[in-house]
Amino acid sequence: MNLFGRKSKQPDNQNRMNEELGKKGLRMTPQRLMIIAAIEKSDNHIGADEIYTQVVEKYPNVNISTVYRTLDVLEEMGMVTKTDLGGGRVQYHPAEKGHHHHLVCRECGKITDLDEAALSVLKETLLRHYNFVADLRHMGIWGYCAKCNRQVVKEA
Amino acid sequence: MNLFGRKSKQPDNQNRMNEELGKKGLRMTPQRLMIIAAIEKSDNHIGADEIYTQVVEKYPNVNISTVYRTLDVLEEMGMVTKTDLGGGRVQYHPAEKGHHHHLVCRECGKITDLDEAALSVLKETLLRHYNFVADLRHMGIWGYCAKCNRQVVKEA
DNA sequence: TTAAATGCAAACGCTTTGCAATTGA
DNA sequence: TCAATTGCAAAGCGTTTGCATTTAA
Repeated sequence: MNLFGRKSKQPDNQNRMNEELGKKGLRMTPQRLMIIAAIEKSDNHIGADEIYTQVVEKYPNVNISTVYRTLDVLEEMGMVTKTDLGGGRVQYHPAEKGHHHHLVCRECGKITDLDEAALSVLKETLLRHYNFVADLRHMGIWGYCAKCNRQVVKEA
Repeated sequence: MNLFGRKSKQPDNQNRMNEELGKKGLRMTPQRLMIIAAIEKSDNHIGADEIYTQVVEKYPNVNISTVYRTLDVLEEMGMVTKTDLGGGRVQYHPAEKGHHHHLVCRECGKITDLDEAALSVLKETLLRHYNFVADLRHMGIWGYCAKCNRQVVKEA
């Protein structure tokens, strides 16, 4: 899997990326390659800090600010999606993996993906009743996962 | 309306509050009174900064840290509810007003309350399909409100 | 009297920014 | 070549904390 929705390996991936960058007069750099690789490797979501940690291992002098700047570029180019789950948790996703939501466990922190379709009913309701166009690409639902909800007092 | 779900005015309000505080060996202070007043005055939600701004007007030397500390106490006592909407927006609510959700407009920032019942179907689905106990007391849904969604390109 | 609460200043964690040096096209 | 990109250090933001002082009970 790669950021452009193809199944090809490295070289093509890079070419495609160069293309996209070129369109905007932007450049490919080793840092960007590694950041993109980290996002692709992540299964659906990853935070800036995790990306940084991964990249630093192989490229010890990257700076966290480069990670943030690259993330901004990728988002602007539509290659990654950003989700603010609240509680200081911001996650990035390969765009080609489609939109999805997150069930975040308060207990163990685990994030489970939830297909977009699961919320289509809600989206319709909000539009009809409130005239509110919900952007359900960016949503986190907090609670307790299957593993943790046995040990926790449940209300609400 | 007051934090304890009664319709009485100031004096009783204070008495009741003293009681609650007393139970835990805590004290009533002018700062706490004003902070509580600000939350009650807010119609359903208010941020720490807004509380601070309001209180400073009448009590110029309060400190923002006192606001946060009081908010913690109130939350612990079950008098206010805290919701992290993401994007650095944390809102506090008088607890007696019941649980509700928030439709947050990306364009104008407006927050619309949404009744808890509106999401009960979703909650059921998540429990059945994912064994996930969703805490829908704390949720923000981002998108575009009725006023703004006319001027904005809509996808998803 | 005395523990709780406050103001202040400093630190926090995450993110952003200014700038001079570096580097890809 | 030369603008885009980087690393670095500093700042920004909302929030938290340590501590000496004040204050409610």
